[in-house]
Amino acid sequence: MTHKSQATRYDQLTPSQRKAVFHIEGPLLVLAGPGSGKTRVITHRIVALIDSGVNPHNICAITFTNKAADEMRQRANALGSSAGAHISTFHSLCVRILRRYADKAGIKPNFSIYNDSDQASCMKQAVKDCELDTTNFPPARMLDAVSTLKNKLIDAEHFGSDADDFFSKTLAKIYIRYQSILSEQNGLDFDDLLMKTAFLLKGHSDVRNELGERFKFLLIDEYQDTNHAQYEIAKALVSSHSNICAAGDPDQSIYRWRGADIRNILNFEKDWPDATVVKLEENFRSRPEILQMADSLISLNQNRKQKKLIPTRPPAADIVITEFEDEQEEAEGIAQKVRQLTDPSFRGGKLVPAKAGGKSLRDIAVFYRVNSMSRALEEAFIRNKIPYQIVRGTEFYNRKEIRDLLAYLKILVNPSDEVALLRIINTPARGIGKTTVDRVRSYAVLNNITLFDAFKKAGDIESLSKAPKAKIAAFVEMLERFKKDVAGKVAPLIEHVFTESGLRKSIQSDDSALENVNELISAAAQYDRQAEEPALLDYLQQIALFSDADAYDASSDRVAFMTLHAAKGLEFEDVFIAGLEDGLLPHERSNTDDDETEEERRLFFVGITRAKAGLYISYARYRTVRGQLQRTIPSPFLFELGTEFTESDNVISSATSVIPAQAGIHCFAAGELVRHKSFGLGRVKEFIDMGEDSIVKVRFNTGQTKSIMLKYANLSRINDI
DNA sequence: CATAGCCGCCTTTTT
DNA sequence: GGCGGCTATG
Repeated sequence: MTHKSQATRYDQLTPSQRKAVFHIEGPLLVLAGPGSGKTRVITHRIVALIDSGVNPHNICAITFTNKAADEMRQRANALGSSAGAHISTFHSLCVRILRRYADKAGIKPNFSIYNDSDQASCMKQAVKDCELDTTNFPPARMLDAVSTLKNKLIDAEHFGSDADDFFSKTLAKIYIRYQSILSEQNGLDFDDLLMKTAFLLKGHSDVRNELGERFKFLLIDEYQDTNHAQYEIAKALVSSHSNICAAGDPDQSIYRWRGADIRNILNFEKDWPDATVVKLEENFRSRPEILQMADSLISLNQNRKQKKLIPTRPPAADIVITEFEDEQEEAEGIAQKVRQLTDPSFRGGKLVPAKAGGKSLRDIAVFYRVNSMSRALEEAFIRNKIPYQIVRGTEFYNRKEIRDLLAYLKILVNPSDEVALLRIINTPARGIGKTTVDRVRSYAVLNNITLFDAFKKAGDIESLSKAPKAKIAAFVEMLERFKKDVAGKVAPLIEHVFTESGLRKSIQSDDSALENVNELISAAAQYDRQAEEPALLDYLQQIALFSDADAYDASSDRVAFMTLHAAKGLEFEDVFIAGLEDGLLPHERSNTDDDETEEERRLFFVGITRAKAGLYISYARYRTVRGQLQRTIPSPFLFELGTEFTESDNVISSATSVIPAQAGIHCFAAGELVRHKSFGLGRVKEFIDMGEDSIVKVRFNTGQTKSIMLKYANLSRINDI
């Protein structure tokens, strides 16, 4: 094996990066801005720990997504070798811990992991069991409330005993029932994985010590997005040695709605008073114009620690803000701009090309606030024959045919999984209808056995007639046959179940469904090759934790479409951010308080700082929302990008895209007196003619000089009044 | 018991 | 605009 000398390996690190890498013992906080090489630092740190004699087996690194874990593993191996180090997400780590200490955690190791639609069906049942109306207690809301409680490590019993008002008392009842439904089925939801692990560690000092021995060094990336449960788990894991290294950026905290608590990172130094703090403020990614814009935006957040964005690259950014008529035109405009960037022979389009094309599609991404916005983009890219990928991993596993097939597999591993059983009992149709299922169900309740056991004993159920009994017997027999083949590789088993269950036959005329199943089988084969010891249980628990961002394939030469949330941690040469409209970004549903608005601002900040050189922000005057064409209002964030640019030449630097001026927008000459709605009277210093995107530099009587985009500013000539 | 068709409900972001 | 669930019908 070739081994790079340590000197060359660490040579390229800046002094602060080196400090973060080589500061070995004790608590360490890496406060890292975007593009500062944070992940690289963590990776180097893993290698440095190993170089200094730490056994890789004693290192645990936690990343935000599985994808990030894979990449970190690969990079660490490229630098030296990290074989044996545990690198995974919080959730995957919890699955491993819970499987290992299942009895102490009060669960069975073959648990099913319930995703949100599984959770929804359990919650619905819970609300019904409590004899409550699902209109007054919508399952989705209840799930939200329960999730919040779990993330705060408040279990059903404690919440119930503290509840004093009607709503809390009712919620407590629902929470308790929901938890018992889950445990009857040996199922854990995403939040349970964290909560159960946190409680396990809290209640068992032996487990804590054992894991403290195992993981002598803990590294956590994206620490700003950890929730309370994760925080407690981290604290417990390092309680015996305090070798915790947390890295993150408070300005990139975008998961508050999911329980992420920004205080975890802000209070790190209080939690570990002897912590070393390393700031990484240099940015190696973006052109300075982009950083200036990002900084101007994020500076408006009140609840924030001041941090610099120090550019290291020379200026040469291409920044454009464009208005489009509607989302179709926006998508078309983006597609054409992509052609300009990538195809040297392309000269068409509404936008004037910045420079000759020739860039790779893989270096370009389009971000948006909500998934539904991908549709118009897809259509435009198909029209323009531009290859793209939609980064949405969970979508695949949510397809009906995939979920049906996986439900068969889940039953084999965990027969108590009622959600899975009910899904497949009559899929494909085998004559076991609702009436039959209800009868078996009452039998199960009456005899206090699982639904699956009741099906096994269907012969004894008096309310069932001969025909359904025979059909049930055939179904149970089929599952028993499958069970014999459970051990070993997963892909052949899936193939077998697909055929024998009758699923293949039932979807044989649906090409896309068949294709999806084939994809599932090849992905499973991939798992079989990679896993040390392929096992169905492990496979199912792994794919349950598959995330949207995990679907991103950096190696394929296609433009990536993704939500702003999924963009975290990535970087691209050219970035498009679509739909900068009030109500979309910031989203209308996050307008209840200032904290939420600040989070939306951070989300935009994350999007902007993904761009290395090209940043194309756009909005549409009209957008179809839920089938309704609506007039839009430009996002207030658009006004926040340039206000700090008063002394620079342009708000829009190197802007090459010019939209034809709209009727009604007129030119201003230097020296003219103008009035602005909020800034009052001023005198025009300069007019930068960019058609509809024209900018007026005005020195106001307040003494401030502002660059204002004409189309946003309600600017009037003083003699017009 | 299966199927089609209709109605009403939700609809931000996701491990 | 999309899906789950309910109902009417075969």
